[in-house]
Amino acid sequence: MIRRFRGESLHKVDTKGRVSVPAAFRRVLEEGDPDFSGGSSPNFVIVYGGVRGICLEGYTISSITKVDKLISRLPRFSRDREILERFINTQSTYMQLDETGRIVLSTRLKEKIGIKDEAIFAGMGEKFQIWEPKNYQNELDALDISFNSLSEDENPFLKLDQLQD
Amino acid sequence: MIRRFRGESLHKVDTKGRVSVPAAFRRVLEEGDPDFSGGSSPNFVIVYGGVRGICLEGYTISSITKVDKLISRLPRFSRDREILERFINTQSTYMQLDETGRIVLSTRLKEKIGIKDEAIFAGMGEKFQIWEPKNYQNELDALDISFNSLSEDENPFLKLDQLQD
DNA sequence: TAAAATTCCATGATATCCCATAAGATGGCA
DNA sequence: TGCCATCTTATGGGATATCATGGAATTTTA
Repeated sequence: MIRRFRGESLHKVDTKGRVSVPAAFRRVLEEGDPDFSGGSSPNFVIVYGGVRGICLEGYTISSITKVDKLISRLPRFSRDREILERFINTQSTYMQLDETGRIVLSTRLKEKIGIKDEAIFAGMGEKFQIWEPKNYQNELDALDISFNSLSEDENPFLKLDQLQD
Repeated sequence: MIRRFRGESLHKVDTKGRVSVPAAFRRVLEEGDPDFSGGSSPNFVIVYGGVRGICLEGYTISSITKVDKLISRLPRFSRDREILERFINTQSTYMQLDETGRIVLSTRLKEKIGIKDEAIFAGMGEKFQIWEPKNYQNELDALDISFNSLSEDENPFLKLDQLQD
């Protein structure tokens, strides 16, 4: 089975910026790090630029590597490549879980998304997000509203089945 | 894991031109220097000609070697090759980290990019850039603007998925 | 030999490591 | 099927190492 990031949970952020990553997410990060072996702690990548920039996004090594490889196919000095590298490489950072399953969010990262002493982790399949709780609730509300205003043929659930595999 | 240049950070440039290279970048430079062995300090290359003009670009030995090899494939006396060699070979210089992880930017290099007493390091995957902070911010803003004005099918993120794996 | 560059030493701030504990979850077993 | 032993998880605190930075001392070079 290929495990994906699923579920949401709330965690304390202590004075040093340490937060526990949900145990279920840790399993996914371990599977997604080619260098992981029992005993060690998995590496992964946090992207903070985000096109919208109000949450952090965590990627396994193998999924971010896929993206990096695609970018590397673009001509070395092209503007497109420059833009993508600016978002994906510049605005990201390697992270490693500690032995107790935590990471530390630097002051800068906390400021980026307005986190104080609590953070919400949200599974998003190939990636997960870290939100400041109030912002997260707002996001959910906004989603609800825009979803309810969609016409039948704009409904993404319905569009899903029209994609062929 | 193949480590890439990721993240951005601000550093002081002292009166002698010394700047700390971000610790995370040092690891990449070490891995990218075939002659590096614990105890020594890695060599690398700074290109200042600037295809993009206003910043310096740092390459590991192994990544600049890749570029050099690509250039060598062009016909020996072609104009293209001449131009590229001018940018990549003429307008570049070897650098070595000191034991505390710093490099010194000569007056000439500082002038090239308008640096006074602070510099921003930005990871770009296979290379990193050094910017004067204000110029860097302008670059980000310009990027944002041009990004937002793109039509759906010009969006480089969407183009990514159209490349087949 | 004065200016510039390099080496060596010093230090506060930050990040990392190591140990500790309480609350849940899990599983076995009578 | 209720209870206990054990493991995992989430969290905290203190000790230690690394990082970024500054200044003095020494060497180089023009």
